[in-house]
Amino acid sequence: MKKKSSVPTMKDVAAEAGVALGTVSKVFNNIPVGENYRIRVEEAAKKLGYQVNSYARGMRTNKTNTIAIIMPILSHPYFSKLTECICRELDENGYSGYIAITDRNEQAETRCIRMVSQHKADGIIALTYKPDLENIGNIPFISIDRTFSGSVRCVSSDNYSGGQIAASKLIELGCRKLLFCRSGSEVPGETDKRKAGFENCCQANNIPYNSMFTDKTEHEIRDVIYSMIDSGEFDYDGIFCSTDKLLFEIRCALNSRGIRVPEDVQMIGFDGITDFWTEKPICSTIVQPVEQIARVAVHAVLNYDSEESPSLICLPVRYQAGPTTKDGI
Amino acid sequence: MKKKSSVPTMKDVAAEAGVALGTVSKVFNNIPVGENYRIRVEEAAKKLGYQVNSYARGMRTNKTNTIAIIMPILSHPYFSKLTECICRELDENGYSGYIAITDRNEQAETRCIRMVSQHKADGIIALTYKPDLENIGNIPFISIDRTFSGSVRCVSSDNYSGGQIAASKLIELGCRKLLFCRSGSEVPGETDKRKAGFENCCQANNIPYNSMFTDKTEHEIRDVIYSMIDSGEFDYDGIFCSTDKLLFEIRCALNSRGIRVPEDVQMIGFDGITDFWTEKPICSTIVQPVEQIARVAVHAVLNYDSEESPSLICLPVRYQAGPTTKDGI
DNA sequence: TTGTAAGCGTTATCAC
DNA sequence: GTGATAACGCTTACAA
Repeated sequence: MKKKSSVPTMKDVAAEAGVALGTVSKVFNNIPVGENYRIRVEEAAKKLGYQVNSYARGMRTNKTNTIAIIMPILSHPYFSKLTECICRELDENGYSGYIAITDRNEQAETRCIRMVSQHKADGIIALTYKPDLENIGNIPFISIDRTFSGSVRCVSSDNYSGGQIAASKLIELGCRKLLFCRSGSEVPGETDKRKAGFENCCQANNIPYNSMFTDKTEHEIRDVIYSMIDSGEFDYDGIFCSTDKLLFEIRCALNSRGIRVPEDVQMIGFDGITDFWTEKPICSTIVQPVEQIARVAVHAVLNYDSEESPSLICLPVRYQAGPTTKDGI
Repeated sequence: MKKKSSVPTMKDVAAEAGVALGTVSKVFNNIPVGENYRIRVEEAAKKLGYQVNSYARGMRTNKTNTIAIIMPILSHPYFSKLTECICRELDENGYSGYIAITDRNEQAETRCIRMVSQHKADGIIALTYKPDLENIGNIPFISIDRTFSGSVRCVSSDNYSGGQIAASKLIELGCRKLLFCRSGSEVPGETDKRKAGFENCCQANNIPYNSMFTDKTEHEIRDVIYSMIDSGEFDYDGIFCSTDKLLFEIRCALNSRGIRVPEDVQMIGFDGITDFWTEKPICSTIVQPVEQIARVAVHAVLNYDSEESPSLICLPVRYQAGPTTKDGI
């Protein structure tokens, strides 16, 4: 027949233990306190099933031990893996994560950022396309894979090197007429760097190349390939695609027209996704260091102030041979 | 030269608008207030960039507009899709979601539940294996796909019907010696129902059947199949597998021994995962209604008290023909 | 070392 | 309809 059947508070613990309120607080904040007091408090807390109310604590300290994660989508192996790694890393640092899915929608991105900043997260890790970054206040914000114009800090793969590596690998494997493909579903910035690195390497090696851009979705792109082939414009022996998924579509289109991969055309993708079923790489690819990106992003957001704040952290990518190049499996 | 360069509070807005603190609160809670007052407040708020501090609000109201999501893993199409759907549904209801990944680890499950309940979420949606459900207090808890002994409410696919449908389909397609396969990586309860439904249908139709269980991981299971075949024990023309992934492994093993699917053996899986690359079903399967599960789970957790609280909500599954049965593509 | 009391930003209760 | 004022549960000087 206490007061209410509500959840216990520090006051209840203090009463149960016969100590002052402040003492209980100290125990839960690891501030030195008499050993006998500490024990009394801990027993009382356990007996009552007390847990600190982190909302009250957050209000007082302006610290919530929560980081917001903003992702465009989750039903894609790269994004889900990345999210999983971020969660694990946060957990290991005693943080938990909010999650918001934007469906690649700008308005949703802005709305999510508002929402989480209102929820007083201690920071934001976001993979976004074109958010409105005004009015965030001074909440630590780390962008993944997307560089913005302002002073927004970013953790990303080394896209430029990835492009270089892809080109040099194709050349090393004997290709002499190269093509770069990207589809329009990605944000300009990053794929441009992949392209730039690719072209840089081609030029340095005096290899002729071409670049292809289409604003079709990856799915519709097959028609573009078909018309290239049918009109005789297709004359390449090496292709670098901006994503593994795009590579898959193009490869299907080529196969439909009797062009063999890797015998006639060798292909390298970007992302490093392994097939869910076989757990093997589906193509030769430039692998993004997902775990490392997650780790560095979490570290960056948790130590936002104490860092010398580099505006861009590029993580090294690596080439992985697969069934779409002649060095592959 | 105000007080601090800190974030604006209701008090600041009240001062800026020249009204009382309580009036500002009313405006932000849609409580009727003089039209001219409302406008003054809204303008002041916009000017200052004010956002309500939901931690302070949460402390006062004991409502945080936050639901915790607990998942074993995210790098699996079913779990990531489910999580995505839950997030979308929460968002549409004005809630945001905490996320915790347990890595299928019991201790992590318990720890996560503690953590989120400490973070004062308004409820929990969890897909767990064997959590310690003590001391959660009275926080609304919805389990997905896992039925527990206690009064834990659960939203799940109709696993029993799924098993029946699979068996009846195989029989309809001409199979006369059936096999049920499950691997040990899943929790007992649910796959048992799939098995029970399957066996029930076999018995009703007087079709001989067998059931196979192995505590090997899905990956190691191929060896089990090999030894069955090599010792002559394998004599079936229809197999129902407890997951699509398991089906894939077994199918690979059969193929390696020259047994053709679906010509020699027809197979039906469970989950309804579509291949990321082709976006097509990889096998004939019993499809789980992912979106619906998410929607119902969110609805159940948000209306926890107002419901008549059924302890188990089973959602209908459906058969989808794929390349592993003779009616398939 | 321990206890006391003043807030943190909101909401809710009342007089006005 | 409006505006003081008392909580909410906790941290943190500061006083004992």
